[in-house]
Amino acid sequence: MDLMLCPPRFTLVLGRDGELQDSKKINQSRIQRKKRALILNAAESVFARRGFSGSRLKDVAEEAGLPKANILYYYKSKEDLYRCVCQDILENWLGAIGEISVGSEPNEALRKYIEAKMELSMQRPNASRVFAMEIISGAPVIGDYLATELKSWVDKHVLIFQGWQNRGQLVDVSPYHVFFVIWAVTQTYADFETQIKLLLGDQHLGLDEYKRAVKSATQIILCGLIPR
Amino acid sequence: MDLMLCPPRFTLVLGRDGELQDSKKINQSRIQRKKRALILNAAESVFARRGFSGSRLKDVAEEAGLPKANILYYYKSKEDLYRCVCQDILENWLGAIGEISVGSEPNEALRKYIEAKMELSMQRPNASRVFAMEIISGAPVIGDYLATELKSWVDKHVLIFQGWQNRGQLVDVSPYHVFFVIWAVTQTYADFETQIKLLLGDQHLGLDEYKRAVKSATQIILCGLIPR
DNA sequence: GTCTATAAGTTGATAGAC
DNA sequence: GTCTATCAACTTATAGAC
Repeated sequence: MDLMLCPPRFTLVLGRDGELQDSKKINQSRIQRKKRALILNAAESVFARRGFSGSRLKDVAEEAGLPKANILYYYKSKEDLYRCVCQDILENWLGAIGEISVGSEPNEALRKYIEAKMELSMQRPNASRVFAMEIISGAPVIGDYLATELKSWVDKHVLIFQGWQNRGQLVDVSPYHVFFVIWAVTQTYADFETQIKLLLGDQHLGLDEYKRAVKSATQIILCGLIPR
Repeated sequence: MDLMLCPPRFTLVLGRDGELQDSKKINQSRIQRKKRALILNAAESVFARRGFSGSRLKDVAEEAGLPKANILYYYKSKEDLYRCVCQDILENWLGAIGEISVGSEPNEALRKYIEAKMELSMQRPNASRVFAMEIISGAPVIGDYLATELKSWVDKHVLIFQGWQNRGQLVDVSPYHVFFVIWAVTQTYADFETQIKLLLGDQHLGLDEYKRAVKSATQIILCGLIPR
C-alpha cells in the first residue's frame, strides 16, 4: 500500500526471527535459492487471493508444484513464509522507484512518481494485493514499518510539498492526502483488476487499456494538483 | 467496490438459495430479525478483517455474544452468512446514494456523488472492506452482480459523461476511468484507514480530519475533471 | 429457541524412511 | 534434500437434551 521511493539503504527485516532468516539467506546454494524463490512466488499469488489467515500451505504447495512438507522445509512456518513475502515485496518496491528531490519541478516529479507506481501495479499486481489485504486486516505484520520508515519518508516529502505550495507550484490541499489519492488510484488497477476487467468487458487488461489507464489517472490527478 | 446510485428497484438476491433466504426473511418474528441483524453486523466486522476463507464462525459468535451453534441456527452455513452480508451491504449502498441525472451540471453532480461515497466510507467502513476483500479475491460471490447490474449502471452513466464531454463540461478522459478514480479515492479512506491513521499519527480519524479528507479528495478529483 | 456434545473433515507442523 | 505418514489442534456442521 505504498512505497518507499528511495533506494534501499539497508536490508529490511520484518518480524521476530530476522537473524535466522538472514543466516538462512546467506548460506544458500543456488538450488536452495531457486526453490525458495519458487515458493515465495507461489505464496505471493495465494496470499494475494486469500490473505494470511485464509491461505493454506496446501495451496501454496500445489501452486509451486511441490509436496506440502517441502514448503515447511524451506520456511519454518506459515508466518515465516508470509513475513518473507512481505519483506520481498517491500525490498522490490524500495528499489523500483526513485527519489522525489527537493529541487525538482512538481509537475514532472509527480508525473514520474505516478507512472512508476502504475508500472509496479501492472507488473506485479499480486504484490499490491498482498499489501492491500495486510492493511485491511489491520497491518499486523507491516504496521511497524508503516509507523516508522514509511512515516518518516512521507513526513519528509510533505515538507517538499509544502515548499511547492508556498511557491504556488502546487494547489493548496493537505499534502498527506495527496499521497493517499495517488496511492489509491495507482493501486486500484492492481487490487480491483477483477472489477475493472468485468466493467470494461475485457478478459485481459491489454497494453492499450493499460496506457489509457496511465493517461487517465495521470491527467486527472495532475490537473487536480498543478495550478494553472 | 462501487455502488448503484439509484434507489433499489427490487430485492437483490445473491447466490444459490435465494428462495430459502427470502422465506426466512419474510416469516420472521421481531426477535429473530433482531438476532439475525446482530449476527449480520458481527459477521461484517469479522469478514472485513479476514475475508471469507480467513474468518471463523467462532469469532463471529464471540463478536455477537452468542454461542457458536446459534450462528448456524440463524444462517444455514458460513457461505450463506457471507452471501447475506454481501447482499445487505449492496442493498444499503443501493439506497444510500441518489441518481446522477442526465440534465444535471457535472460539477455539482460529481461533487454530490463523491461526498456521498465518502460519507458511506466513513459511516460503515467494514462494508467497504468486505467488498474490497471480495474483489481482491476474484469476486467469487458478487462477480455476477458486477458483470450485470453494476455494468449496465456504469455503461448508462458513461453515456452521460460523454454527453458532458461533447459539450465541453468534462475533460476528455476515458469515462470508465473517471469511475475507477472516484471509487479508488473514496474507498481508500475506509479500506486503508489503518495506514492513514498511522501516517497521520492519529489514533482516531476525527471529524476534522474527515472534513479535510472530503475537501482534499473532492478538490483534487473535481479540478482534474472540470475544465476551466 | 438455546446450548452442549460431538461427528467429519482440514489444518499447520513433525518424524523418519529413503 | 525429498517425500510419505501421521499427529494434535482446529474447523464447519449436526444431533439431541433441555
